[in-house]
Amino acid sequence: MKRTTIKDIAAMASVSISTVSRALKHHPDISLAIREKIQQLAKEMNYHPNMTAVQLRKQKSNIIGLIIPEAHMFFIPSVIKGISEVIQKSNYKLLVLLSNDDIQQEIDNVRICYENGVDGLLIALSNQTVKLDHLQEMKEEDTPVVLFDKVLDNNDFDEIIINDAKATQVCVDYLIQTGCRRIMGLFGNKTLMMTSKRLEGFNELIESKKDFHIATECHFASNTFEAWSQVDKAYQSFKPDGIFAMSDEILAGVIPALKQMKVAIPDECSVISISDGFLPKILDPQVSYLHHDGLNLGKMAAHHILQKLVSKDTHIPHITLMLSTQLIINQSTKPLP
Amino acid sequence: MKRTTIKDIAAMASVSISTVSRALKHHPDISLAIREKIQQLAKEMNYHPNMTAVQLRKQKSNIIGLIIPEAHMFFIPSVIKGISEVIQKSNYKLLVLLSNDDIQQEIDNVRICYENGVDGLLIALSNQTVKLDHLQEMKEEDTPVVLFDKVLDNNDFDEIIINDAKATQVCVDYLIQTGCRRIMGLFGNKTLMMTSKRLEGFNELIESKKDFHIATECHFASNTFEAWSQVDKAYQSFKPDGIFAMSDEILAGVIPALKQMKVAIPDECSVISISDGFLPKILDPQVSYLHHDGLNLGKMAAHHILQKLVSKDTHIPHITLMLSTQLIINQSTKPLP
DNA sequence: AACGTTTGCACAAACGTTTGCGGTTGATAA
DNA sequence: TTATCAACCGCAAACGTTTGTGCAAACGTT
Repeated sequence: MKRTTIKDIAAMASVSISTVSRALKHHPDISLAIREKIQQLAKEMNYHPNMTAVQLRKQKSNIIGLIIPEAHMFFIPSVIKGISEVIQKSNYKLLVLLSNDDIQQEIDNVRICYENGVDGLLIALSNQTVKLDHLQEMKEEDTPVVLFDKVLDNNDFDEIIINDAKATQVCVDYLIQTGCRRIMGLFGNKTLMMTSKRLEGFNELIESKKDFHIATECHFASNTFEAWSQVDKAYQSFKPDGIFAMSDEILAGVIPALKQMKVAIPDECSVISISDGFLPKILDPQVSYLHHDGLNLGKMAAHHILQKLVSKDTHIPHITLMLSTQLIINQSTKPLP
Repeated sequence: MKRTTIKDIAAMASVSISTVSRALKHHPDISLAIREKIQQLAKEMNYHPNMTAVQLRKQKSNIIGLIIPEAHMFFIPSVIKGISEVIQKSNYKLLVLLSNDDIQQEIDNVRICYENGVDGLLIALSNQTVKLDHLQEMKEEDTPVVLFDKVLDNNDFDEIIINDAKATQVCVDYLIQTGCRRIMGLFGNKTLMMTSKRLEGFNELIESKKDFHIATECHFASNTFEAWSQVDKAYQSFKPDGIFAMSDEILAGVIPALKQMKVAIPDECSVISISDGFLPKILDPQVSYLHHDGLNLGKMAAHHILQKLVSKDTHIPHITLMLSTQLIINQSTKPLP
């Protein structure tokens, strides 16, 4: 069965299609009588607009592109939820593309968004991405682009992130304050800017606290199980008394590793993490963490892009929005002296 | 800057737009000379097709709608990954809508998919959904619809699921075989068909094993922390020696609850779960589970809908695809005698 | 009664493609 | 020479909307 179009209604009501179009959106040019008749008819005939045609005519899709490097269980779901929540409320739709941490796929995805006429683009970069040429095209057409979570330094796009260095320092500082002197930093994929920022923060803090003579060792793991084995190895040589996990994915490897080796947490080794907040609650013991709120980040990113969508004041210089965070202390660390 | 269209190229090359259109897709009607010239020109002018126009003209969007009840960290990410993987490879795109377990939002989402001319629809139902009238419209236009994970009984849509009753029985049977005689069943949201199927399976098995005189108690929890407190309560009265958790989300509450009460696993109480497989590995002790593979489910669902998309043999009666599963034994249960 | 002003609707172009058909070449065969 | 036939390309309609403009009738004003 073919869908009914505005044209069918027009024929049925013996009016022109323009009249139907206007009547359906309560245009005052059309008499009340006809307006109601057409509305009625539209219902009866089960009419629903063809958005593709509307898009073409209006040159606007009400679609936001969302490109993420991967769909895994940490952080991303919260972000998607946050984004989706505000996007859907605002009558926009989400075209979701995964780039699988592959630069070529990311480029392709941007192209797909472009070709499908998205009104805006939200993107978390792949860990292979080192420049943003593929986003210029969007920019040149004044399609708002907002980077979130996984970003790059020195670009001229808006970005929503946290202060990575500071977040790390808050965590590590807490370890130091509670007596840790042999601290292991466990980070994510080396190629991520997020990783280097957090690593920098780590080193900076250690440097500033050199009076405490902290011994450190930093490692990188690109997934939970790599983190797990890194902890295993570190425990056979370095023997940390405190571990900083840069993310949930890392944390998920740290705790099981320690438990398997029967290391007492926090007595023999404290653990602290940057986290979305769920995992720390279900691990044993519950983990202290700096709360990096994915839901909120998603909402912020969405709000921001919607705002850019309405205020087409083309050239406000780009803005970097730093989300606030909060330190939550649980049993995986000792109390402050 | 305006995007270059086929028309611009036509003007530039002094040919008609139809020639450009054909040249760009290597149509043999166009001489090689012109074809190459136009391809070249298209590159130089940075031409990219306007998919909206193509959609309108071809009456095909290459978009698959994906509607899910919620974006949380369990199961869904794997499914999305699986779906996305095969969808993207096949040159389709994913319009993702969340219904937040709200029937009205689900209906709205289906409408959005319809209006945007998706070529197919993948949907996991909200827990409020009790009938599928809102999907009929799609069906009547021969738009393939595939239900997955969260489905309904007695419908005439294709569905990709696991054998819930059987899966449950495998788990519970293992508990019984390893000596458990006081078994607590902890299930998800009562309104889900998945829940009732698993509950049925549970009861059926217990009934069939009545010679063993198994004491049981079943509870329902709609999230991790409800599950947690259910276990707390149960342990003050029923005192199970085996717990079956119907999902990762439930399991995430069970283990911490037991650990907090210092219950020895599996000595005092065994734990088994239906799971996607990640969580059981990072909990302490590692949990035995029936592997319900989200990634695979996603792939299957996507493959199936793509296949329906090509073979437009309209009326094959609907099919229910049961995914295979596998029991993985870890330390949260005792070994078989 | 002549004029301007609303009111209410239809016409047609436009958005960027695809595609059936028809027409113009030049070459080949009869 | 004429008929035949590829080879090659353009015309125009179509997909379903939105929207600027035009036009007729009805109304109100002197």
